[in-house]
Amino acid sequence: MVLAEYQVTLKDGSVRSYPAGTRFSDIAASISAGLAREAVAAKVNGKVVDLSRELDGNVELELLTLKDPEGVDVMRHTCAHVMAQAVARIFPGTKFAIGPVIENGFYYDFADHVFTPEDLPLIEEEMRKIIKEDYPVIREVLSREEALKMFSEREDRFKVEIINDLPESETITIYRQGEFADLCRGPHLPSTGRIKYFKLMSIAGAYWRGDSSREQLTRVYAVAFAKKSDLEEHLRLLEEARQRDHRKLGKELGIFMLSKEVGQGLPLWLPKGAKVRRVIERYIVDLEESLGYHHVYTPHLANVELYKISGHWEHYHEDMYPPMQMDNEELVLRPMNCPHHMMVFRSEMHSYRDMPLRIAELGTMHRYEMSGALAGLQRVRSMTLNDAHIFLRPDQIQEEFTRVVKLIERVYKDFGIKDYYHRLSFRDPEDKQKYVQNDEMWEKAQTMLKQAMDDLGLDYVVAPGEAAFYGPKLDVQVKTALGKDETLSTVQLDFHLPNRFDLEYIGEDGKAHRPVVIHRGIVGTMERFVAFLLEQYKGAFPTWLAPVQARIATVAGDYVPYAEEVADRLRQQGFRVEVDGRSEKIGYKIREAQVNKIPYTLVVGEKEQSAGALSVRKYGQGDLGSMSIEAFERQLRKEVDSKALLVQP
RNA sequence: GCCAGCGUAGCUCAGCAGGUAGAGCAACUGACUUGUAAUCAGUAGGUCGCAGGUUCGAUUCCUGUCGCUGGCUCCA
Repeated sequence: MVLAEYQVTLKDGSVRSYPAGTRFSDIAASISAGLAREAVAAKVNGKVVDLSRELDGNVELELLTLKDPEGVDVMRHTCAHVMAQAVARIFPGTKFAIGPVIENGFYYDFADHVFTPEDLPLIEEEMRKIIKEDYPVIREVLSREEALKMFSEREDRFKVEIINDLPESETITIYRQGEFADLCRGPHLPSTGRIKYFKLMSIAGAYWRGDSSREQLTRVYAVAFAKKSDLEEHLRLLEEARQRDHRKLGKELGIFMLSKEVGQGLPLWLPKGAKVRRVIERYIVDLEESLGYHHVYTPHLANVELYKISGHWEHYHEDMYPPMQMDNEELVLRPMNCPHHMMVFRSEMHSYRDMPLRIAELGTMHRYEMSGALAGLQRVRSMTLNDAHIFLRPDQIQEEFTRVVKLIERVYKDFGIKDYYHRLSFRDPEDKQKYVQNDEMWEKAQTMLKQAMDDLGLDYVVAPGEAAFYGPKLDVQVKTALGKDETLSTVQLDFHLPNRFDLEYIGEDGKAHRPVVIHRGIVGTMERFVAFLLEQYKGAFPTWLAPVQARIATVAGDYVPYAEEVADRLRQQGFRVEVDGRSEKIGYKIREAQVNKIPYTLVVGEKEQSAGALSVRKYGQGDLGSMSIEAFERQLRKEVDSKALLVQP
């Protein structure tokens, strides 16, 4: 029998022909000895498969090595199997759930064994043995019955569930390495010996299939890289991230504190943190007022009836503190400000000419967040939102939305925030029941948001299922130091609350019409925003925000009166200045000012006093030499006005 | 809320075969009067998160509880 020949188009564009059934590993060998040695997987018509798979048609072929990110991911996946194999050896009876590749590594979820951190080195050691033993990783196709039989016998309840949930058309495969086999669609390295550098990182709980009503498994997280230097670099970055964690910096710099005496998730803003917050609040309130927002004050408590009208009581009461019965009222701590602002709107008649009407507030709210979700200032139970509700005619939505997005861009620029992305959060088309029922509204609004973003020339990702139940939204996402995604700003369309509160305005036609509401937070909550800034600036707030902008350090006690005189003069111009007149050496004072990340350290001694000057040292830049007080004032003023960022040392 | 780990002076940590605790920094006192990232000496500071239990005896072992950390879930 003559075997068919197939055409294989390689990455460089060259075409070779091979007989049907040729393994991709053989093709690699036919190209070069180096490729035969280094290839870890094959990318066939864009799909990554095992090198052991055979040619069955004309294909485009790319042979992947550990220089390719996709090749590294294959290695990570095999490494997950090796970890499972090691666990099976050390802790017999452990059950296996899933072990996918994630950014920088992989995890595997286990059950029926309680892991402790001491287990990790043992598992690593066994993994090294398995890698050294260099088992070929062999793919086997099983029938559904065979697979069910195999995993039922092993009492692997998770694998059995997975198999039962696979569609009929799915080919069921297992991968075998030595005595260990795991249900897996692959692909994998040719053998375990090809795994390079890895490290088991942590243990965590995780629900089976992400469902909190189901069994909780133990997840072991690991990282894996092709090069030792990549692993080391990754660990170094993690350490650096720990150094810029806002909880650590917040404590060191006296920004905020948390204590169980005050209550979980209830932060106290210390004097330095309060100064930063106040500058931000003034900034945003001034900016908003200049853009036609009207700031109001409303109470932190409300009659529970208000939240029954809004619908929050029905949808959100589990996240609210329970009502307090006083006199004839049931009062709750407000979890959001919207209902109060609806009432502000309703306090008088409105004409179509009044719109858009922008009601804003630095609104303090309390939410009963789950204790396990609390984290420093990033996730708290008491927070103040830079909130606003904009009441609009339907024809004004796109224009006003665009205005809000421009405001966000402006603010981010002022704070030097560059690393963020836009997420358009739409409703889940698979589960429309979760949302306010109004198909036409949803389609129109979602299209409009996209259009506005496109017109602004801004990139975005669409996230189906992330919408609020009452309307689609734009979220501005940033990453925390530890790499978690979180929402900093949000702009939400709401077609629901105006109905609940029966809001109306009188249109051009003299008839009553229902307005649309945009909810928006620009700097978000003060808590999360300052946490983010701490991490972004590594604690070195730019001069316009710094709690202490300049510290005057005297060379000796004799110069304290001069230092105080200069400090007073600067304070009268609104600068935040301290004097360090202690009888310490100047080197000591400077070190302390630098550790405290104070933008300017002003050294004064005999020379400065007699010349009416200052020796200026700047954070991250060192000694700038001597300058007159006037020259320094000009520099400071200019820097504050320009909101310039500090240079990191 | 759930799983796991942790909880020692203001801060960072040592104390890992049960015999009532120690360092550095900070604070305070004194000396030094200082020129661009730590002057020297001394003093004070802890019911070892809290509550039970085991033990002649517990910071150390056990149980519970509170808090923190990692992750999951949640996040109008």
